[in-house]
Amino acid sequence: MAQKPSIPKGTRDFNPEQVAKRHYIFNTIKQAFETFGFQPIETPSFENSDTLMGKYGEEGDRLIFKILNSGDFLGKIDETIYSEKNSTKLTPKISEKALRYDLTVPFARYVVQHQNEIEFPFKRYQIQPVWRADRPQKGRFREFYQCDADVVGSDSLWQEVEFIQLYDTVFSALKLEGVTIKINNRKILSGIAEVIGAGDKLIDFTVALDKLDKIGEENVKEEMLSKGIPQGGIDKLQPLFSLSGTFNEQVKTLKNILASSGEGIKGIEELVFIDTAINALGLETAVLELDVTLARGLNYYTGAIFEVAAPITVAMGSIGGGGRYDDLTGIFGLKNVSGVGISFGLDRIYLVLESLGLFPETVAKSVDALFINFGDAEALFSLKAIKQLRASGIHAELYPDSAKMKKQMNHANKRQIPFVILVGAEEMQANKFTLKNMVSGEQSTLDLDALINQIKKS
RNA sequence: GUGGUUGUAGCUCAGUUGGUUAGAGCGCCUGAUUGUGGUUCAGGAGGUCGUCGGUUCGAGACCGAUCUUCCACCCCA
Repeated sequence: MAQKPSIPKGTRDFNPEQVAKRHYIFNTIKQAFETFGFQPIETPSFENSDTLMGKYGEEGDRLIFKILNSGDFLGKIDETIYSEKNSTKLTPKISEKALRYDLTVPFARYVVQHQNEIEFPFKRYQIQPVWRADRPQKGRFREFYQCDADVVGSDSLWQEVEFIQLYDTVFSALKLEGVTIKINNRKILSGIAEVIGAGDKLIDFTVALDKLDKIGEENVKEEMLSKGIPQGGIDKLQPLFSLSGTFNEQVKTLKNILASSGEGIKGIEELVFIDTAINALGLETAVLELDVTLARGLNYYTGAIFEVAAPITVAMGSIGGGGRYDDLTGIFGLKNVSGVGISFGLDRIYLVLESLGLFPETVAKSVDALFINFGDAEALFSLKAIKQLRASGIHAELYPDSAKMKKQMNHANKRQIPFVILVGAEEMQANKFTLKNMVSGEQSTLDLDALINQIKKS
């Protein structure tokens, strides 16, 4: 015997029930995407390394799964490079392909590559797995699904408004209440950085600011100081740390801080536009919240930044994120095409729904009716009936072996099949079917039409 | 990538300062019941204690490595 088989760290098998639940989420998201006018595309699970490397920052490069070249990939390596043992230098020589890290960069590549076939603005959605060589934790896997919807080729802020509605639509359809859609704007962040004299340290500044609710004001200030942001600038941030209140109150404070920054003011205007529109349109269950500390996400966001927080009752990281990126396709040579999009983290949404018990009971149903097998003659007779049941949309099957009754009944019970149909010699003779309701235990003998009606009725 | 944590039957877990043949509940299989599952009763199967190595007369327990789980960083869905 070989050793016990296993799967790689951070990956999972899914049993039928789990797949049913995942499909429930997929289908809900997919339906919402389509009613909002998005069209699906798919891209390869692996791309050329050039396409991915360098797009997610240094940290991102580390987390990209590289695919080893085929053949004698070491034989062709220059001796000096090989003997240096420098992984960063050697990697591109032995790996020219990599698993996709997200869906946005492959989409940007797709847009550039197919720019002449695409009718802009192009609204696409994409539901596919992505891979990250991260250390797994709860809600953090090395293989997981992203469900992305993006629009390219339109600067309009109405897109942002629609994406907020899309989030609201999906989470309402999933009956997941208490979701918070946090919004911020990169222009505000870079405006603040400019005002405090850290214009060249935008990333360090935002990364530190993003940790406010986690590590506290003092630690944030400390981190900023250590990154070389002047004390005088940090003092100017004071009103930011105590920022609270409604959307409008926060906006008022921000206007004071950003009075001297044209870009910052522009960011505020964008936020106000979006908030005003959402207020006029209304949201079903989600809440839109301004969060100036929201800076997470990819470095390429240029305007709006979104992040969706699960209800506070469940300890889970963000279950979605997105934003506006004015120059995404620029890295692939196509200038002046603006994009904006959002992503749903399927695997985390699953965990949230599971912990709140929000999956409908019906998702895991297998078949409606199982025919007990009494022997070849009865089986053939049953299959004729099964053909009719299936034609009328009933999920029906025959137990394949004429095993003991107890075994067959037990099988139906364990699979939670609601109806069992018994056709023995007597029934065959009378052209009738004995229908047993496995929940109530009730039994009745019916002809085929009555049988179909009875099952369909339930 | 850094630091910590976890692993015993299919599942959830006991297992004393290192000491005979490693236990329980649930689940599973068989029978009571050859055309009736879920309840009940009787019986049964199932573990090289994550893996490899070390210490010891003796290791599930101690030490090391490795894999895995979860957690905190980093980062992120």
